[in-house]
Amino acid sequence: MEAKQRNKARVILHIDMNSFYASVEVAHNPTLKGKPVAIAGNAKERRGVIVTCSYEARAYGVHATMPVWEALKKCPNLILMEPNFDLYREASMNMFEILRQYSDLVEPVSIDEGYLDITDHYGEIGAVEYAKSIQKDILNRLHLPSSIGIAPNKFLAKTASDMKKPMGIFILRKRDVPEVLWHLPASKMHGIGDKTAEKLSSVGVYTIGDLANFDVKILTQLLGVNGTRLKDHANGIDHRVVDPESIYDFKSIGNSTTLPRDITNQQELYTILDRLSEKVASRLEYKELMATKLHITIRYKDRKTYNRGCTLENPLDKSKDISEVARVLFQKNWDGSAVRLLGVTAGEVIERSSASKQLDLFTFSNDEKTVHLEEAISSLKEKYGEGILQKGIKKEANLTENSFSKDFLRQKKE
DNA sequence: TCTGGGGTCCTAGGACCC
DNA sequence: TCTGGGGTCCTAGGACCC
Repeated sequence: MEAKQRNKARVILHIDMNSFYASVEVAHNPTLKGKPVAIAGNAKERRGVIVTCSYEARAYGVHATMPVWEALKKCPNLILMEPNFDLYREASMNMFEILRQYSDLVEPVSIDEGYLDITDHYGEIGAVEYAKSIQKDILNRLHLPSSIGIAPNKFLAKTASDMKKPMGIFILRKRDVPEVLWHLPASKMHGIGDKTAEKLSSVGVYTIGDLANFDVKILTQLLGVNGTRLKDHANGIDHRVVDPESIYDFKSIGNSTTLPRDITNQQELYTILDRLSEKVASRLEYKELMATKLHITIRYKDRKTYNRGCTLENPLDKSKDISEVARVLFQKNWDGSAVRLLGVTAGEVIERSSASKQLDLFTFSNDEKTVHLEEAISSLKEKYGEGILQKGIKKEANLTENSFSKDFLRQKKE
């Protein structure tokens, strides 16, 4: 272990696209270049907020999450655009395609940022030159600016990419952490939001340096497992690997919308739930997934927000089925007052191929079920071995709810 | 003018089983 | 006899990020 670490320290890059949506719009329409551009959801409606904006707009004091009316007050000649996600997704795919030419270990984090492990790739020219050529390549081929952080781990790389924007490259070594990070307020650290910063200041931790040197027991009492993690990060320690597969494990798919006005009419609300369910269903369909849980979100006029959900008997992906469950959940939980936002989320999604296996088991008669179960079980045994059978079954065919299958398994075990 | 929409991870408490 | 402890699943909700 020790020898291995001495051999070669990891070199991780974090690539962060600068004001991505706005930059893509400018790349797509060069006449926008040099102008204050902002992307706003519901740009024309009363609750529109700025999603992102160009650096020219930022110069006027416009920033993300600012209400549109306020942005227009600060910058009357602001060019407002509705988001064009198809365009952004395409640019994102092209960007990650370029990254993959520089390393096979690419982990997309969101539409506009990702990690690269270049340990085995930068070779003779060195990590910095390697990063520079990536940055140039993206700019030349896609006309999109980016910032890159270079570090021995993900946390430091992410922190570094934030240090120089736009078109920056910043190296953050572990040994630089005390000098570069420790004087900063703890709230500047990735992973520390308002609530955590408040908790930390209640025990006298104000800077990243305070955190780095604070008693880990007290931190754990205060923040749970996150306490150790944050303290490690403050000391420049982070062992997470760059995982190219992580984008494939989807956990949930949801759709929500703030209503153009507060609505109390049940029929209208149902119509909106149906529309949201349709969108969720079509995204499930596209990704060949099915939901095993369903949640709805209700936000009232006073902004109080409730999530209510249930575990589904059988996985669902059809719009009609989803909206049926959504309506039931809504009816069970709505207090009858004016609603500001509605959401529908498919949770614990599984691949359709494994879901159909499961459905098959339940649609046959009992005799046939036995045969199918036996088939399923023998293939699972092959895959997982005898000892892990029960777990394997759960994971693969999700049979836990069915007492018949439990009894069956018990018999099988004897 | 009043504050979007898409996610992930963690925790806590109750139900249930052995 | 009058009460333990461990484990898992489920739901709700908080915190955080982009």
